[in-house]
Amino acid sequence: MKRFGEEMQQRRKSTRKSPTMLDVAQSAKVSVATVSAVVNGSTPVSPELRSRIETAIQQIGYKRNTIARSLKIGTTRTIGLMVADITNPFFTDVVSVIQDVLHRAGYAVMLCCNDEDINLQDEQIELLLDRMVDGLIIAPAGEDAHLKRILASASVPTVLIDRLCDGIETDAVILDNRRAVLDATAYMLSLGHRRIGYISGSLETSTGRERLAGYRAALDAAALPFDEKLVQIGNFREKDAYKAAMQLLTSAGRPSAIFSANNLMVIGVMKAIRDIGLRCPDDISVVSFDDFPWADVFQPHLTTIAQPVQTIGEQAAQLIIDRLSGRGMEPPRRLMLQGRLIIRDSCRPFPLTAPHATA
Amino acid sequence: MKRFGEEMQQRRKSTRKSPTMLDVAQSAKVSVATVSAVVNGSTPVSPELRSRIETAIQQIGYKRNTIARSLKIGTTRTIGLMVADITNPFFTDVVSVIQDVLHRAGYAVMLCCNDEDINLQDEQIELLLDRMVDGLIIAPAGEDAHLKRILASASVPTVLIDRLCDGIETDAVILDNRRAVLDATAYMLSLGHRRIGYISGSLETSTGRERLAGYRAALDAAALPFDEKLVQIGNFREKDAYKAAMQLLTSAGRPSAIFSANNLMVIGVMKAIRDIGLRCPDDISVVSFDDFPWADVFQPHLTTIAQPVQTIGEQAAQLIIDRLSGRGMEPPRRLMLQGRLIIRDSCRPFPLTAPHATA
DNA sequence: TTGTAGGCGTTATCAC
DNA sequence: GTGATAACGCCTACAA
Repeated sequence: MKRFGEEMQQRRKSTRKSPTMLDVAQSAKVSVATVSAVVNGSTPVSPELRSRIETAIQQIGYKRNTIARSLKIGTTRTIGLMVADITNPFFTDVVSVIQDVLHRAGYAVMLCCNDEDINLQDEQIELLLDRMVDGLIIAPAGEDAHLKRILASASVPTVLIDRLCDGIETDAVILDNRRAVLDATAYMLSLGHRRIGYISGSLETSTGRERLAGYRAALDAAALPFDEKLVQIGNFREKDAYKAAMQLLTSAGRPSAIFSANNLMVIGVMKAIRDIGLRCPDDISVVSFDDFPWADVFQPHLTTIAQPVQTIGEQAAQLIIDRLSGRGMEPPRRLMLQGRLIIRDSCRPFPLTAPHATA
Repeated sequence: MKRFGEEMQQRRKSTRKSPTMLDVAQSAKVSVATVSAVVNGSTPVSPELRSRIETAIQQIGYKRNTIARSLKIGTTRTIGLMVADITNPFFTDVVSVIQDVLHRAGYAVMLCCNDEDINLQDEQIELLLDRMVDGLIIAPAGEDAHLKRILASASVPTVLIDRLCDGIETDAVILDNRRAVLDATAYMLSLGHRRIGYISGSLETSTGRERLAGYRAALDAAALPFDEKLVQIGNFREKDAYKAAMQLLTSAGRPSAIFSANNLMVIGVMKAIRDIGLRCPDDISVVSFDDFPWADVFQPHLTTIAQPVQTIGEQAAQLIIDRLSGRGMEPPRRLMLQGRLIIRDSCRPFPLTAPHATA
C-alpha cells in the first residue's frame, strides 16, 4: 500500500490556498478531466481510478469551487429573495418555507429586505442581479418605473409574492385581498358596526389598494356611504399606524371599530387605543389582517384574516423551480389564494348588549 | 427530439446572453483593459475615452459579471448568515440589522436557517462555504464535532452570535445569559415564589446551558434547593415548551411561577396554562426571555428579559467587516452584552395578597 | 494612457 | 475510459 506524501502540498497549504481539481488530479495521477468526471458523475470512470480519486479528494480536503463552476456553466443555483420587512411575521413565515423548499432543491437563497423603502428596493434587486442569481422571488415595496425596467431587462425568471406590480407579467402567488377584507368588513357590519375606521397600508402596493377596495366594496354592498375621514393611510408599519389610529380615535365621530390592514399595524392600533384610555373590545372593536401564533392566548384574542403562509411559500418556491427547470417560455402563472377569517374576541357586537344586564 | 433540444438551447442562449466587457470595448473601440479601468476606477483614463466607454456601457446595457470577477479576485463580497430559526422574532430583529449594516458596506447576505436541526446546520454551512462567502455569521443550533471541523478548516472569518461553541475561538457577540436569568430568578424569588418551574432550551447550546446556570445560581444564592423535577428541557420552540409546561402543571407540587428560556417557548407555556384552565398571572406567574413588540399591549403584559438586538446585530456585522478589511490576524474579540429585565405584569407576588378577601 | 496576454478553477469537446 | 485543451468573463502585470 503506497502512502501519499503529505509533505508535498505544504507549499500550497502555507498560503492558505484551497486545493483545486488540479491538485487532486496530480495527487491521484490522473487528469483534471477525469477528476471532474467523478465529481460530477458526468461520464463513466473505471472503478479503480474512481476510488483513487475519491481517496485523494478526502486526503487533500478538496472542495469544488462553485464560483468557477458557475462561471463555466452559467448558473449559480442561488435564488434572490427580497421582501419588504423581515421583521414582519408574515414575511418571515413565508421566507422560512421558501428557504426550506429551495434548500431541498439544491438552491441557496440570498435574502434582502428593503424596509418598505422604494429606493433601497431597487438597490437590493440590482445587488441580487449583480450576484447572478438564477431567479428572483420578490414582494415589492412599490412599483416605480425603475423596478419595472430592471425586471423587464433582467434575464432571470421572477416570481412576485404577496404583491403584484402593474405591468409586470410574471409568475405570482398572491392572496385574494379584496375578497378577504370584504368578508371581514361584512362581518363587522353584521355585528352592527357602522363607523368602521380603516388603517391602510401604502397604496403604492397592490395589497394596500386591494384591501382598501375590499373595504369599500363591503360598504357598497351594504349601501353604506364611504367616509374618507375614517380612512388613514399608513405604510404597513407599527409607528405610522399608531399615529393614524390616534388621529381616528381623537377625531369627532370616533369609529366603533377599526380594521388594520396588516399585522404590524394592529400593534400600533392597540397601543393607540391603550394610550387614549380605551379598552378593546369593550370600548372599541378591532379586526386585523394576518394572524399571530400567540393571537389566541394573549388578550384580547385578535379576530384576524389568516393567510395560508405555508402554501404561499411552497408555491412561490415551486414556481421558480419549475421555471428554472425547463418551463422557460410558458406564459406566466398566477396563483390567487384565499384568506380565512378567524373570529376570536377583539370584535364585539355594537352597540354592546350589556353582558351583565340583569343577572 | 435531439434537434429540438439543441434549437431551444441556441435560442435561449442568444436571447439571454448578456454583453461582456469585450462587447463594450469593441463598441467603444478601446481595449478591455481600458473598460475595466473605468468600470473599477482602478487606473486613470482620459476623459474622452471614459465618456465613450460610459455611453457604450449605457447603450449596450452592460453589467459586469460578478462571478467572473469573484473568480479572479477571490472575493464575493457576500456574507453567509445562519440562524437557528428565522421565525423567532429575536433572530429576525438581529438578521434585519445585520442585513442592513452589511448592505451599507457593500456586502450581500446569504441566509440560511436550520430549524434548530443540527444536521441541517452542517449542510447549510457547507452550502454557504461552497458558495464562497467571504465570511460567516452564525448562531449555531448545537456543537457537534462536524461543525467544529468545518469551521476550523474554513478559511473564512467567522463570528458567532447569541450562542458560543466550546473550542471555537472566533469573534463573537453574545449576551450575559447567566446574569440575566440570575437577575430574573432573583426577582421572582423576591416576590415570594419558592417553586419556580424552568422551561429550558436545548442544552446543546451555550444559551441553553448558561441560562439554566443562572437559574441555579439564583437558587444557590438564596440557599434554596435545586429541584430537578421543576426543570423541563425543551428545544427553544413552542411545541416542546407546551408539552414541558403541561408536564410541570399537572405534576404534584405545581410551581407557582414558570420561567421560559426564550420567546417562542413562552407562547407554548401560555397555551398550556390556558388549556389546563389556569390564568396568568392570577393563578400562576410567568417570566420569559426575549421581549416582544406587542408585550406591553396584549395581556398579560409579559415580564421579560429584553436583549439589545440592535447592538447585537450592529456589532456582529461590524466584527465581520473589520475582519474582512485588514484585521485578519488579530486575536478573537468577544463582546458580552447585558440583558434588561422589563417588569410588567405576568409575574405577581406569591402568595397573592388576596384582592377580594376570599374565604 | 492604452493594449496584450496569461490565468483564476471548472467544464466540455474532442482526440486517443 | 481517459487525457489534452479551449473556453467562461474578468483582472492585472507588463509592454508599448
